[in-house]
Amino acid sequence: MKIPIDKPVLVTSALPYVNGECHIGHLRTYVPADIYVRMLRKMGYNVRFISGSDTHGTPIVLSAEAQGITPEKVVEKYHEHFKQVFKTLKVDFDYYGQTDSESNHVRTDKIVNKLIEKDYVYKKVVKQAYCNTCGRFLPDRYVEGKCLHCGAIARGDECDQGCGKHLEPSEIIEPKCKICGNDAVFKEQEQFFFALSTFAEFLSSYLDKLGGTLNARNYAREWVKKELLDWCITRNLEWGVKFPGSEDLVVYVWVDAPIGYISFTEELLKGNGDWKKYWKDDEAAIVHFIGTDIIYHHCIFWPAMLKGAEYSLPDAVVASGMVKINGEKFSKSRGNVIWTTEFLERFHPDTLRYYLVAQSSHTKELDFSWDSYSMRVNNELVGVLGNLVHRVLTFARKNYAVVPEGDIEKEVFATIETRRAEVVNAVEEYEFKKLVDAVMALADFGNRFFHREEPWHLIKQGEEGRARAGLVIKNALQLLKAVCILLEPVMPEKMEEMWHQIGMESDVHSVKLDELMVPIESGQALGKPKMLFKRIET
RNA sequence: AGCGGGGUAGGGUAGUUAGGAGAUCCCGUCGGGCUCAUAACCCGGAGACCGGUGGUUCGAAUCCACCCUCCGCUACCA
Repeated sequence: MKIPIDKPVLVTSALPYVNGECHIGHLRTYVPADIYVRMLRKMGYNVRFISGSDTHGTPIVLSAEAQGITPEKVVEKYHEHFKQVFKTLKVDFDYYGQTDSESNHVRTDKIVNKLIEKDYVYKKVVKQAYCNTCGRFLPDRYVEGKCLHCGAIARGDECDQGCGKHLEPSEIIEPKCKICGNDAVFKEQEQFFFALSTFAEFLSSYLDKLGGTLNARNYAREWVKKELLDWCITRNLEWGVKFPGSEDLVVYVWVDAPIGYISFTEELLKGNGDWKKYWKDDEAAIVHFIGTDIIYHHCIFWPAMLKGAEYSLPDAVVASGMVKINGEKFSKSRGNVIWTTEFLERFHPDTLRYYLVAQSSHTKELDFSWDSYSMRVNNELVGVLGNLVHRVLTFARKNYAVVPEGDIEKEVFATIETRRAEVVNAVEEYEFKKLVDAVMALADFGNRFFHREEPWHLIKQGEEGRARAGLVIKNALQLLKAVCILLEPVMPEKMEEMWHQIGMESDVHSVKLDELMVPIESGQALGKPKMLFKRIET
């Protein structure tokens, strides 16, 4: 999606649910979002980048009980953990909030009230599992029993091990509480529903215009084509945002979580009303980065809610594929998981950022393996990129110490221009693999250029040869400069290092794409070549 | 069961939206080169009936039909 250059952009990244540590699956969303933002800024856009911790819901309450602490404590612990991870990984949010903030309570209350006022919310009595031992109502996933149809063990609202039929919760026989293992009973209970079904037509035309990745639209369309069911938006919990006018109900976590996008914008722009440009007046482009697992919530539920409460709608939803490990699904219980902090204790964050986008295209599933990771690092980062920087700099330092005299060849500028166009194109398509492939092709060209021109021979051929070798070096340095600018969004730390090695003094993070065509200055002192990437020995 | 996404050389992967020359790239493999460089880098070769069958077309990996096969999803789970 091409956004007009003068339009402000709000990029959001899905809210991590803070009841556990960050694993590399999470990063498939945050890292590309950060790359996207950095690249948009290089292209000249005015961008705000926000996210925050999703703090409510039953799992956090249970987690707190299990640890004998308050939900606040659980939230605080993992909230800080995620902030730290993002800092280390250079996922650089303008604002990272959390959904239990005062402003999110207020904003949620306003939105829900608006929905009530406009008659999109109604009361209904439902049968719900209740555990006498725990003394609480049980969400579907915490109820287990036998399937009405085939007698197999059924969980929640589905007979997942037997006939696969969808079950009404009350159709489960001999329900048990999964938390304590004791018998549960079904009780009648008054809940509130959001009339999602009335938005079917709106959603259908909305999805036709929605930007972002195809997987998000297609998946959402399927739901709209089928029958949309109204959504129960209240829960019997203490922890959460109180449902207006009720003492014992909170809103369902998927109501107040996305509203966080709005309240974080408010918090970022502190009270001056500027948030309305983004969420009320349609003056900005809103781009959501999410994982494919929450497409439903972002492409169906969320737009309907915004529409109902009269807010601006997202312009694009970018959904990344899930991460697998060695061909297997992520599973904390089976230990098939890679924790981000453990990974970062051993390897540089930039190599992980690179791998996550280089390994597979954004919407497809990414199968992590240590083999493919070390192969990419060794062959591409060390062999192609690191080696190019090192060979050019070593040669240049030894023979010139500064950037030599000479003009940039047409061929070099033309190649840079071609790759720049590919990169911009990739950004607009949300294809981050194409982005790194294009830049690496530029580095590849650098190696071929350097080899073809043989400066190590030229340098031995008198004054004229020395001048020609200098020209080659200057051109090679120009290519390095270009690679550096284009790859900074992917590997911000390493490219900053490289930037200084080639003698640049400006801030590579804020340098714009226009700099690509500015010749590197002759006479500029070159830094000491230091290996950018280390080989991974396997 | 329905729906969604895949099946392309030994492994991985691009290309399929808008059908066109010898089907991309990486690893591995074989041969050669270079020696500035982190045993890196450069050049060349071998290796694919693009899951199957049938169809549309001057022309299909790309479009259509049917089939085989793998994976995921089906609402409160990144």
